Amino acid sequence: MVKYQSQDLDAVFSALGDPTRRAILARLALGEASVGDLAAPHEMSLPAVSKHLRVLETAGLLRKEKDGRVVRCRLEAEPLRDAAAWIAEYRRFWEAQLDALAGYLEGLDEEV
Amino acid sequence: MVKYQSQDLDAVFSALGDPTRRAILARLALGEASVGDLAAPHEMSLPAVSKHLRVLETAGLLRKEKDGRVVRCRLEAEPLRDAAAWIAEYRRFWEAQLDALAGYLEGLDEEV
DNA sequence: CTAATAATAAACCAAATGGTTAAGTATCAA
DNA sequence: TTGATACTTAACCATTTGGTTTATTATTAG
Repeated sequence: MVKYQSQDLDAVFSALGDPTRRAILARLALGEASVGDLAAPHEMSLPAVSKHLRVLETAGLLRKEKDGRVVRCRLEAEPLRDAAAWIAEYRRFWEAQLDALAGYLEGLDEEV
Repeated sequence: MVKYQSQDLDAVFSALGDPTRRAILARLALGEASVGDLAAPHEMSLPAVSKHLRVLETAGLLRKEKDGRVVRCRLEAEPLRDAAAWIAEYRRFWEAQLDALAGYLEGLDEEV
């Protein structure tokens, strides 16, 4: 059983709470990239991006590998599993709401 | 199609990045609760909890309903759907890692 | 009406966050 | 060896966050 540590979820969810970092992860989902590659699309300084990478790394979502003077970054999606598992606990609540909507729409049908 | 706004995900993921707020959501999953009920298990002042509730409310994860002088709070899980959907994009990455692990363990078996 | 209860608002504070620029460290190329 | 390239570190700054205590505002109970 995978028991997640509360502080891990803190780090993962917090890391995901920033659009720049989500964009970086999305880019990494397409494949490995250097720090420079990851920084390019963003209108901010390289150190700023470097900090975001550090946050992702600390959350366990990114792995760096130094290769000469370029640092290659890989997505490490495994921590997302616990995040997804946590969220999944609440699935029935939003599904219930969808069911209610379906019921409502069905009711409308009958009125036609 | 449910197209999620980046800023909504910001709010939802950020809201989930705090253990007190996740605990509150977990409590709400058990059923409606007043602000006082929600505050009780936490070693912090009522205003502090009130602020957390505000954050959850802003993220769309909580709905308040005033009933006399007590405010009843309900879980509103629907925004978690988009969060889960976002994370799901990365599922194959952690599954790949699990596959690799399985392969490795299989290899070990053969060596016995 | 008065007092207690439930919750929010306001004012404040320390620490964390997200950005900047400038300096420093490896590494590769000429 | 001398630059240029690819980053990271350091120092700084403004804003946000997460907490506090002290009012305030509604509402119910006596």
